[in-house]
Amino acid sequence: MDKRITIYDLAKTLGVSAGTVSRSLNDHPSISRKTKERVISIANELGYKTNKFAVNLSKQKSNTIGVIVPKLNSIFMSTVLAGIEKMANEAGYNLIISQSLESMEKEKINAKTLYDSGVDALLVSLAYDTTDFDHFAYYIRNKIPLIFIDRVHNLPNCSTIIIDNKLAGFEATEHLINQGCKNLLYISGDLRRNVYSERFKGFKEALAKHGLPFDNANYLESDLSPNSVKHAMAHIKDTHVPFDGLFVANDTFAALCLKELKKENIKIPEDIKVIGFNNDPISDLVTPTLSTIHYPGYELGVLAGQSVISHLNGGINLQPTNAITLRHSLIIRESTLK
Amino acid sequence: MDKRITIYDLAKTLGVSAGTVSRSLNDHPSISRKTKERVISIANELGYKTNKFAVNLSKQKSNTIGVIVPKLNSIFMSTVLAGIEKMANEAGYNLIISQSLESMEKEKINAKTLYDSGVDALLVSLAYDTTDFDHFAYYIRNKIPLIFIDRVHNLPNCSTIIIDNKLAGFEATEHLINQGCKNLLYISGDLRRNVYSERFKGFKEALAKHGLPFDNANYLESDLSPNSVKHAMAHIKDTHVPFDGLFVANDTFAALCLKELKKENIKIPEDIKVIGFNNDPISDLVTPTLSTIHYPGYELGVLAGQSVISHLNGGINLQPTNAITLRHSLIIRESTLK
DNA sequence: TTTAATTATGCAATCGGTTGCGTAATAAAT
DNA sequence: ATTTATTACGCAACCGATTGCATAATTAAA
Repeated sequence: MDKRITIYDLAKTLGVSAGTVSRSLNDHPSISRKTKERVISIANELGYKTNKFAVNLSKQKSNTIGVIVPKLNSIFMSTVLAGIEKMANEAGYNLIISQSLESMEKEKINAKTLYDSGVDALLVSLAYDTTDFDHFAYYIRNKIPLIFIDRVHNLPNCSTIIIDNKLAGFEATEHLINQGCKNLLYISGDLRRNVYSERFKGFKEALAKHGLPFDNANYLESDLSPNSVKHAMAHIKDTHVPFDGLFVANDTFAALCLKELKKENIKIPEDIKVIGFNNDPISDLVTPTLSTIHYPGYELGVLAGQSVISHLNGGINLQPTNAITLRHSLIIRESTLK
Repeated sequence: MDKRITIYDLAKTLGVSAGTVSRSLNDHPSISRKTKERVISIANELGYKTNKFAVNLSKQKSNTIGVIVPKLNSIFMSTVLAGIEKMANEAGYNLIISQSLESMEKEKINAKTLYDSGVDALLVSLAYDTTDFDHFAYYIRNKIPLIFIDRVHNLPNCSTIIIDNKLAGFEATEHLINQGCKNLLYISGDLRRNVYSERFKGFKEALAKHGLPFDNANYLESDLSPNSVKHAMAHIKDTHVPFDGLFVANDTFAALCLKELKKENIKIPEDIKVIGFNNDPISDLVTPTLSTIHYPGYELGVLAGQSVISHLNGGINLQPTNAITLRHSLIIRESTLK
């Protein structure tokens, strides 16, 4: 009763071969219009559904794209994913999404699982602590498109999609300086991740350009989790020369800092000016509103989606060094007013 | 060279049949320990990887779970997804995630696509405007587990996982009343969605219990998008009897309202007390901090994942009316202080 | 040692499409 | 009307597992 209709069923009722049915359904040129129409009409009538499992086996591809992100529940990442999903969906691809939870071990397992389940391509934003990249070797060896997003690593034949984090870091820092800050603190994530190290470079370059000294006190590495805010506060208070400018590696952590600073009766922006990163919705809702760097997450996702799909379809677009850089922008709000 | 090793290759080099190899790899009882070990060791040596496509075709199942959510880029939904993903991943299932973008049409397409690609189960949180449910008929007819999350609908043989929105709405409202509010406004989403209509019921019940009148002015339907804040403000200002308490259907919109109200020089909580919903991170970062209802999104996801997996594994747990209700809690912050 | 009971393996069909190659059917050219 | 192109379709191998059933190998019982 509920048995699925196959091309063989169609072939039998039409008195043609299964091959003809298959080709008709796929609009193959070597089938006459008349036959195609007969096949299609019968297929509709009988409620034929193509069995993807069989197609997959036969074609050795799954029509799915794998994604590994550090965490799903971050507004930035979920925005990126929304962009990817939109493109994938429009192109008829399914998205298998997994999270590394910022652990290289889990990232490895996910990479393997996705490989085994036969994804046609893989999009990755690296975990916090990923140091080696052997788990991507299968993909490269088997020419499965591999694209890094945001938190990237330079591997041969892999595209990367990023913003110019160094420049963004430079601009954020220079903005603080232009607003009169003399002693800045960059609160960073793990420097092994390009996004943080690049921003750090920009930070230092801006200091250098404006003749401001840099020493270790001007840099604080953090895991950017809510629990770490108190470490950051301790660092800020313990430093001999008081900071008057804060460049924080993401808006959420910046917002947390803002809250703590206010608790300590430190005035923003009068005493300390603060700039975040990402332009998360939160940055416009806190008090004072938070200056930040707009990071176009959705566009990033869209571009990543488009890129991977053009890889898959065209096979073109496989330039050896293929790095796409999106435009960021500085957003000035209350937290850095003079 | 790069050709994949199949069970036939293993069979040939071992001098046994493919069936034996298959059974060995799956630890089938009718194979001797010795043979199993030989097979497994050769498999490792040759770098054998099972071809999921073949397994899927043979077993007619995909080891994937489909998910349709309204939007990926909401902190609540991505938190739910994080919970689902964790459970699915631990159980060896892949997650195919798609978003309806709050449109029933896209929800239908997604449901069909996921069905066609052979997901073993489907988790759904309904789009804003979904009114009919035919697109889930395949699933029910073919006994593919279908579970609704958060934004649910009662379909035969489908589980739902929710919180008690009516009670939560009641508690939020009663809290406002206890803090001295006399003229409340409930800013709601579309009442066709259970979450909003249930909260509305709770709202009205609390008013009734405390002898407060209710008329249409006490209720405002909104799409809860940032653009709609001005409508809400207009409603608040145009009403003859000024409101002194606001119950807003989610924290993000509540935060937006907070900001606008402050712009209008309305004091929170002195003039108007505000309570949100969800306990998004943002609710603790705005000024004043926002009272809200804690909605355990991650736990919801975990439970949804567990539930679907136990359906798939045990086949048990298929009670006809299977509604899981999670515990919520009232979180009192500054925005509703006396 | 022979027979019966167990245990281990092989055979071959099956899952449902795709596709290269060969040929029949039709159309065009001579 | 015959030959040559073209077009339309069929055949059958193939993708890589799984699995019911038959049989061979081994062990236990008689």
